[in-house]
Amino acid sequence: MAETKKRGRPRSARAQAAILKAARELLDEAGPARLTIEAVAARAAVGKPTIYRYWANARELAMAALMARMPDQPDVKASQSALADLRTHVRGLIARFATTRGRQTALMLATAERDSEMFKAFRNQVVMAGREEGRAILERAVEIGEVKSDMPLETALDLVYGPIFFRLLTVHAPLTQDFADEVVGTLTSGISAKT
Amino acid sequence: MAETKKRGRPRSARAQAAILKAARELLDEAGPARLTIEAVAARAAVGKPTIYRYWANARELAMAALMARMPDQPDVKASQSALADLRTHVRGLIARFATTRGRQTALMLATAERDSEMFKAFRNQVVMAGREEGRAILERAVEIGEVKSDMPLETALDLVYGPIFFRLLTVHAPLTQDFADEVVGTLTSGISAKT
DNA sequence: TAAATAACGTTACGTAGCGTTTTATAAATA
DNA sequence: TATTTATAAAACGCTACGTAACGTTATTTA
Repeated sequence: MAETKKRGRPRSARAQAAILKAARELLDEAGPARLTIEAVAARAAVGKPTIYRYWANARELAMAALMARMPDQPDVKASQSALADLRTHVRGLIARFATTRGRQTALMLATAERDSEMFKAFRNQVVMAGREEGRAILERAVEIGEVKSDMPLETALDLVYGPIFFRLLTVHAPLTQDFADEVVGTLTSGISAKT
Repeated sequence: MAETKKRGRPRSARAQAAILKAARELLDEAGPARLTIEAVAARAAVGKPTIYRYWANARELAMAALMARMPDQPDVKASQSALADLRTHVRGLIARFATTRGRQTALMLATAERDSEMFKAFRNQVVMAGREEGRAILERAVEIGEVKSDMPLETALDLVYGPIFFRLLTVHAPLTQDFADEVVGTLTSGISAKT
């Protein structure tokens, strides 16, 4: 709404698209460190002020480019076992994040201004959106009685997502599909020996 | 060993100490972004080349300063229940990391050159050292039969440490002592409803 | 059709910080 | 004393920042 037509020359959709394209390319070729406003402007054949009209600084632009690069995760179809669905979900998650882009994502999360709108948008779209699907799967698991009803949902979700990002950060061990199975398996049955 | 006395003017221990002190202060006052070589040199009343003699760039210096700031975690005394010890351990971990320094640590991990010696040293001292204690606790838990012997140890450790860093990164929920209890509790008993 | 408006690309600017080099001086050994 | 090394200070060239001014172009309004 608020359809008031603005006077004056409208913003060029072409320019914005060229900026984002150049940003994505630089992200792939050179990494976030070399995603400078000047490099983007040069590659996109666009003036620096035009970039600043859309984004406040290079990091916001990098986030926008990264968001555009993150494919939506395909929904997991509900099967008989919600826990099996969870495993499928985590496998997909790892497939998406065990990449250069995944590391760049973790980097963005760590370096962004924690209270900026951009940070929240980025976090919500790139990380928390997937987490919502995880939540839906776990809620269904409770419904069909596959999972305890007194499970602390938020914590359980962190137990699923945390290890992935931990390995992303520390690179102390590889982020493989087997790891997905182990995470879900361990979380499912617990580590206690008590029968 | 190798006691050959070096010729020439020896390196000034005072200068190095002043550099580290200034770096620590700037880290506290202004954050890692403002820890520039020039600012440190000015505050420490030291020439820039003197800093470069010890550290390759500002990030390495920041890591060194952060490492010096991270107190060693006090060992958890073994009690009757290794799982109770694990809870104590995680509580201590959260107490140490739910701080500005914790966030700065995550930031360093994310932004460092992944294969630099400094990164490995930092990761090992700041993150993995604590993890070794967690490993010892879990191994003991297996020994005394409190935990399944087929538990995948590395994964279980990631399930403990991952969620903490995840909340550090995404700040979607607070990092409280209660969270420590929930993490250990959920991991211990699992989420499966099967009795 | 003309005027007003706003985004455009270009150019230039001052600032910050980088990492390096130069200089003269200070502190140690041979 | 001569040599060697580290020091503080200063200046260097460089990259990138973010902003401002310019004339141009596209669009809406009168």
